[in-house]
Amino acid sequence: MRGALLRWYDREARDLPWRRTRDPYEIWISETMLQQTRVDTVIPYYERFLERFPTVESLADADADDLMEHWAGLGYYRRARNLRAAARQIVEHHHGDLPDEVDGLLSLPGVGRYTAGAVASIAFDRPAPIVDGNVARVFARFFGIRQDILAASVQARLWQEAETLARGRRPGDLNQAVMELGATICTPRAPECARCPLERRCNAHEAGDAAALPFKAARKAPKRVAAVAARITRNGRHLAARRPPGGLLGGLWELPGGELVSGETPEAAISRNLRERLGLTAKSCKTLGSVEQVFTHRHLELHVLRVETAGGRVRRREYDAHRWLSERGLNALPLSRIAQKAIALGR
DNA sequence: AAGTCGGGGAA
DNA sequence: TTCCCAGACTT
Repeated sequence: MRGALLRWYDREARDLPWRRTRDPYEIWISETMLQQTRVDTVIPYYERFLERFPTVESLADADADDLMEHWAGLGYYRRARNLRAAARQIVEHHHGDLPDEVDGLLSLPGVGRYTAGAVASIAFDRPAPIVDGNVARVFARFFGIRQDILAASVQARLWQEAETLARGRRPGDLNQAVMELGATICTPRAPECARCPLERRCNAHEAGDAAALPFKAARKAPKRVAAVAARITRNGRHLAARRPPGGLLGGLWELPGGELVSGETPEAAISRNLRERLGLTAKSCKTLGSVEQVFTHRHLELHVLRVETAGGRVRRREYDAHRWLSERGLNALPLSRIAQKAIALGR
C-alpha cells in the first residue's frame, strides 16, 4: 500500500500553506484549525493567525479578545483557548519548543490522539499513526470494514492499521497521503475509484459497495431552542457582553440576552434575562426580527428586540465583561455568526 | 458510549 | 434537506 500511496501523493498532493513549512508550531496550528473543519475554510484563518501570532511566545502572550478575533467564525472556540494554554505550557516547561513525541504532545490541552500523531509524524518524522474521518473512510473501504465505524472495536482496528502504515519511511507523507486520498478521491458519497491508486487492492471496490461505506448509525436531530437578544442604546452607544469562557461560544461577544423558556413570550424573556443577568430593567420593547443558527446539537432561533431600559448601571452575573460601543466598535468585536446576524437586524 | 462544542460546503 | 469535515474532552 505504501509505495502506491507515496507515488500518487508525490504527483497529486495539493499545494497547501502548511505543506510549505516544517515549523512544528505552524503545523500544530494548522492541525488544530483543521479539527472538524475543511481545508478551504481554514486557509484564510491560518494565514491571518500566523501573521498575528508567529511564534509560541507570541501566542502565549495573546490577549483573550485579540485571540478570539482571529478565531471568530471558525467554530469550536475552545480550540483557541486551548492553543493559548498549551503555548504557555510549552514556554514554561519546554523552553518554547513543541514536544517531539506523541506522549509529550498528548499532555498539551486540546491535543488528542489525532493531533499528537499528526504533529509527531509530519513535523518530527516519527512513525506515529493518525486516524481522522478521511483515514477511517479510506480504511473502511480498503479493508472492507462493514461495522459501525464509531464502535470501539472498529476504532481499535483502524488505529492498528494506521500504526502499521506509519511504520514505513516518510510517515508524515504516508499519513497525509491517506487523508489526501479521502479528501479528493475516496470521498463520502461518490468515490472516484477509477482515479484511485489503491483501486486494485480495495475490498469495497471489488465488492461494489464503496459508496455505502463506512457504516454509521444515524445521528439525532439537533434540539430546537429559542433565545432572545437585546439592542440597547444609550447616548448612541450599544451594549455588548462577553460570554464566559468554556461553554457554548465561550469568549465571544454578543447582544445581551438569554434563553427563552417554553411558554414565555420574547418580551417576557428579554425582560427577565436583562434583570437576572445584567441588573437592568426593561421599560419597553420592539421586535426587530429573528435569526437562526444550526449547531451540531442545537437549532437556535434568536429573537432580537430593541429595548429601552431604566437608567441604572450594569451589574453583571454570567457575562464576564460588557462594553458600550459605537456601531463600528460593535462590529469589530469577536462575534459568532449568530451574533453577527442579530446585530445586522438592528441597523 | 453518549453528549458537548460551530460553521459551512457539497450533493 | 442531509451529511460530515485533518477531533477533543467530559460525563
